[in-house]
Amino acid sequence: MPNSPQPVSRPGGTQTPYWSVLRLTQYLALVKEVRERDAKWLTSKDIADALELTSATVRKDLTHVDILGKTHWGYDTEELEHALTTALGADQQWRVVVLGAGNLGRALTQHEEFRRQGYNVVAVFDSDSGKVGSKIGKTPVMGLDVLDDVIKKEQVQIGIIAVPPNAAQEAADILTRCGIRGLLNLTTAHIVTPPGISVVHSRIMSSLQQLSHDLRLMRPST
Amino acid sequence: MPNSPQPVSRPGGTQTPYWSVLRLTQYLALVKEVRERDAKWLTSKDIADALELTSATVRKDLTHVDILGKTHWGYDTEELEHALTTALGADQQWRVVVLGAGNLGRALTQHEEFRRQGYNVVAVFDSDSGKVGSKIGKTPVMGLDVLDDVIKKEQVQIGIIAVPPNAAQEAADILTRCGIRGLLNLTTAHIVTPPGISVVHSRIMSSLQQLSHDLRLMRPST
DNA sequence: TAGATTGTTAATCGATTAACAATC
DNA sequence: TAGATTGTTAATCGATTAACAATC
Repeated sequence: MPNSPQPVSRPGGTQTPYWSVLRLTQYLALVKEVRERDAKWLTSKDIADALELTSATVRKDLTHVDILGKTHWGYDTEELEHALTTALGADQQWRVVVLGAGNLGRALTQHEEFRRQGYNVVAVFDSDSGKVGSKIGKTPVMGLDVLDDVIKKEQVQIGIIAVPPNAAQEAADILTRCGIRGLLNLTTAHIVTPPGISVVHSRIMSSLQQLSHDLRLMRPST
Repeated sequence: MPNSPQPVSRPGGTQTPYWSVLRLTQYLALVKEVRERDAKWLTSKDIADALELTSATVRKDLTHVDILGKTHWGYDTEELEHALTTALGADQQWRVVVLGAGNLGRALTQHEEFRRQGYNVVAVFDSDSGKVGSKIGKTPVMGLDVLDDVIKKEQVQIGIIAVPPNAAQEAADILTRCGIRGLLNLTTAHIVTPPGISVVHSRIMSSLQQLSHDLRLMRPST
């Protein structure tokens, strides 16, 4: 669910299935949480019960991660957190640009959680010259004319697309031309990219529509 | 993917598979877009090509929707938009509350797209009494003590969870106690609900981690 | 030790896709 | 008409789960 969760185009080499990667992110959130409560061990069944999965699914997913469980004990939570963090690339700092200084773009730019986890928004870009030059928190809003420079100079690896839907494909084109190979699409639009570019879709509007679809099927009062 | 897309617990009666519903939302976004360009017909192949699917998948998905295609022509775009809108419950107004007046909660509350599509945030709730009484745009921030009243009085159907992860489950519990049966979870935490409650997860942090997972696997310069 | 848990194989399940008769 | 496209069935594919030997 991706909202996404969601469908992703991943470059050829990838072994770990899409669903497994999605669940690894949940395992990481869980292990962080239980470690705050000083839990030292976590079995595949513990994880499965917490996330409404089967223990077989958890164990299979963890074969994609550099961790070995211990009979009778399960997984050492410290090791597990480290292994998951590494597998997800969350053990390094990432530099991110946001395209679109609307409400969503501004919110993500200021979202503390991102920075805490190592995803640093270095700049926001907008085509509205009235916004260019201003700041969102400490992050500058810039014009698209300097996008290429900033990406190259700051070695930005990830682009977040938070523009209106009809501008999404163009935003993706610009970013890929600048050498970005990881895109997070927050718009309802589908975007197409050349091979070797990873795109993850996270569409909140789509999620709301999924919800209203489900609600519609429910009996009015049951 | 969804964020993702993502895994959902749906009440028993539902026929349409999760992935199909997710794709229906994409079809709707697409048909709206092409209708702006005055396209009158859309074949399953047109849709498939635009969204990187096969035409068989599209036709099968559309069997869940009240629409009939026409040999040689495909689907009437006006009818298709109407049928998809109805299937997704997007033909009515929905009332929504947001829990958590942080950056994300504030952004969603102001997100014009939501209101345009019929999802109306009637109030934001926060446990921080410093925020209670203020407004986000035109939407009031209220204390959790009046949540139940507001939900009942305004007949709110959907709750958006935008609190810190460690408060997510509690937020879900409160909302379900108030009679809400559709939850959109924006936190990294997993939340568990009783049967008959529909939960959709849209986890942007998770999507970023999926991206960094993929990027990690790429050759540094290829 | 006995019993619990792992890692992995094989079986099951469900979703995607190919194929095609019916249609216009 | 010929050919393109639908709706649907059957085949394929891939992901989940059950089962179990190995382990401690």
